[in-house]
Amino acid sequence: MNIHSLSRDKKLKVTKRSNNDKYNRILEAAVKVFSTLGFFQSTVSQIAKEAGVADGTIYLYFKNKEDILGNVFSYKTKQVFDQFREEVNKAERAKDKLLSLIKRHLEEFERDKNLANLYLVETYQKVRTAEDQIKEMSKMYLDIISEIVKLGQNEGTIRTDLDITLVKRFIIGAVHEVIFTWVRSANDYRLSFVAEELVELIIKGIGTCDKRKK
Amino acid sequence: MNIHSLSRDKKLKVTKRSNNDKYNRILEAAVKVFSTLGFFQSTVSQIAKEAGVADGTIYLYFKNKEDILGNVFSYKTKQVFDQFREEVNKAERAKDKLLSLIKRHLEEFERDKNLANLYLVETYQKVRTAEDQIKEMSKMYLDIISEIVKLGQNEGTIRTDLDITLVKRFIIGAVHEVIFTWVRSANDYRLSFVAEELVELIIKGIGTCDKRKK
Amino acid sequence: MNIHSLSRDKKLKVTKRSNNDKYNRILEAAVKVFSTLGFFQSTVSQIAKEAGVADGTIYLYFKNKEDILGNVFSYKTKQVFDQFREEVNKAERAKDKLLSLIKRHLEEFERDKNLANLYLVETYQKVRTAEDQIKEMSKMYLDIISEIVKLGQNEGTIRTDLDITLVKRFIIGAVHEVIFTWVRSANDYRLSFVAEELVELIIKGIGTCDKRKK
Amino acid sequence: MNIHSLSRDKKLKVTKRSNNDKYNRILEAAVKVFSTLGFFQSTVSQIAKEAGVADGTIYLYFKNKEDILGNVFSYKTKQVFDQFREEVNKAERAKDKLLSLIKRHLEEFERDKNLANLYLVETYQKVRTAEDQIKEMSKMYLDIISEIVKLGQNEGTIRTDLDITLVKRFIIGAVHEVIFTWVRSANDYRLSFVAEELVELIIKGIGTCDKRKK
DNA sequence: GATGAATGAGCGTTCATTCAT
DNA sequence: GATGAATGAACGCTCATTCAT
Repeated sequence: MNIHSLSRDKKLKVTKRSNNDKYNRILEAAVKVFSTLGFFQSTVSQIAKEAGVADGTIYLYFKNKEDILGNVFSYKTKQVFDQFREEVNKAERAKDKLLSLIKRHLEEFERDKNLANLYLVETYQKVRTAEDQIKEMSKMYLDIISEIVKLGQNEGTIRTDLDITLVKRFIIGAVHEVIFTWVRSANDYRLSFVAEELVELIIKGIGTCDKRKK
Repeated sequence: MNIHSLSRDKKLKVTKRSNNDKYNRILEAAVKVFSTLGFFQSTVSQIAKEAGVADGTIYLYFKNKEDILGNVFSYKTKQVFDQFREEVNKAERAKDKLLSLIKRHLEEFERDKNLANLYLVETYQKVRTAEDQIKEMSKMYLDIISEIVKLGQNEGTIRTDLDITLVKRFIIGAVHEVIFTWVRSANDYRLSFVAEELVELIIKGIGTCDKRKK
Repeated sequence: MNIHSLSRDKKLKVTKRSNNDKYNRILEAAVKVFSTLGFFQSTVSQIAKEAGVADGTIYLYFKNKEDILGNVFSYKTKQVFDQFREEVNKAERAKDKLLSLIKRHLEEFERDKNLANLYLVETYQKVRTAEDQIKEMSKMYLDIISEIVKLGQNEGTIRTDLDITLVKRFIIGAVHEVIFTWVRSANDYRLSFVAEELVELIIKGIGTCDKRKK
Repeated sequence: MNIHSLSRDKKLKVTKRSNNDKYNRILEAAVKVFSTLGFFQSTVSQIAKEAGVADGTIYLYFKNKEDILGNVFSYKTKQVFDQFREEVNKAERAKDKLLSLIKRHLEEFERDKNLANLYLVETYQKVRTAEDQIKEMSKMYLDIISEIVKLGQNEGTIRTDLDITLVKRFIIGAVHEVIFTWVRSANDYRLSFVAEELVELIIKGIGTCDKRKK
């Protein structure tokens, strides 16, 4: 269980339960603050206040401001992503696996809107530490999709004339945008309820039956 | 043809030919710098240096740092988006219109990678000025998609059992992600060449023919 | 006893003994720098250096540059003015009260030449924060004079055919100018020693006994 | 007739009537702007706009910003002060001379409120160029008072037991404060009408007849 | 002479980070 | 470990002054 892997290099300063609690409070606060203001407009002081600790305390648990963001991704967000694989394994058929993946994805992000927002915002940002973490998670996600697509092709349920790379972007893009819209909206609908229709769109497309006669 | 509409309110200090050139040089420099570092990590000084002008000169053309970004969108990016509608009008059938739209979109962003990057980065950012501009452009884009979908439904080429809002997100998300991947890649392939396959995916989905028997 | 009342609104960040010292050091430094260069030509850096603190430290105790000046008046200068009333109360007769007031005024300003200078300079300046503070103190001073004059009129020692407003200006103007001259001079004489002669001038005027025969 | 004596050192750039007009327009504009905002908060651009000339034009007539202020005093304000002596000469007796002086002083400053304000503000400021000019004018004024007092002493109308330096400050301070009050008020009364009562105060003081029995 | 666009030094202010307590 | 006052580098922005036209 890797806790603050980034700040570890220097000294493993924090090990006790009670401190772990403080570590988590800071992380939670950071998610909230970062997601509201964005990384650059957020202040270490704000995070400290939100977490109920002194400014200086932050630096006992994190190397610097960037490291906080890094830990949010390597620890908090990663937890979420790690579950995706398990979830996918439970299903048998490609389509069901895809549905499981997306549904779980939407459910998790629905559960923590701040984290969802932060993930999206920072995905497109230029903060070195976070970038690497995100790339890693993104890659994991894309790999799962790859496997599902290949499985579907073997099943005969997914077309074989596809550029896998494109398909991956096609799916992940649609999912991201659906989440993004929800995050920036009034949230008066259940994000996860969209999963089925979205998967259907991905599988069938928007065209009608007779489209291939064209 | 309205140039630098945002900075005009206060005093239209600079209007002569030669100056328009300087206005554009700053804008171009800003696209480059902002897209490389992001808005908050970019420095007015960097933009000035990149544009080959003094720091103070920036403020003859723009109200402040945010205004530069605002102008990039209201002037430079908007130009691009304005062409989309024309392009779409040229085609007759829904599918062709969609192809035109996306192809043109990819072509334009391929032409100016920095602008493409900046657009994506700032779409997910929290910079007030830019946010409003982007929402406006985004809305225009979504409206075009709406029209295309409705046309297709009338033609009988697009399914009528669709949640239009979801479809719009589905399409725009896929396009964005494809562009994003290209921007962050080595760019050793032609972005616009992906258009046809992407549109096919959107229309037909990833499933095989017999999928509806399921 | 309210210390630094102005900067308190936001956050009372600093309250401990040791810090109060720093607050006062900055205030003292500000009086010196402001009085030497005037508000606008003074630099926050100069004040910081004079106080022996870092630039940023200033902002732990004051909201901004103007707030420093505001505090000089609301705290430091006000202390001085507050004593005037007490002093006046000790005397019985109008003339003695006037002498007490002016003597104390000169003594206090003689004690801190920088503060005296600053008060005079900023009285005629346009710095919002200071303006209000000064008006308040000025009003208090004028009120005291009013009371003294009325008392004298009841005693029969002060003429009743006077425009009180004019009298107030007449007195305060004379006092200010006397102080101003001393401040800008080599200070080789005792300012407070002038008090008696000045009061005599105010009471008797410059004319000779037989003047009213004219 | 010394025009812009300060900027003359470099090159006597301006000599034609038409330019003299421009010189005056700038001076007039400067009085207005400086008196409203104070020297340091005024902008050369503001003065140029107020005068209806280009920013650069200012520097054809004045060496720099300070020089504008210097010229306001050496040329415009000096004109006013020069008349005082003539005015005083017309009267015979000391008291009448004093009345003439103060009345004319109030009349002139009443005529140009901006100039009055500027004079007072800058008297207490630290702008080198202006300081010297003002000292010069101030000295002239004080000399006139000296002469009047001595004359009065010879006439037997003014007390001989006076410290002349103090008397001068006593008079000039009262006059300044009366003007200052008017400048900062709504100006709904005639400043010059105060002259007689003020002179009476200076001569007789605020005490009653029987005061010397005390 | 007149213009006003261009310059860049200089200042107020913020905030990540440190360190004495 | 925890604190939060202190630090000072860095940045956005202003404006007096210059100079090509």
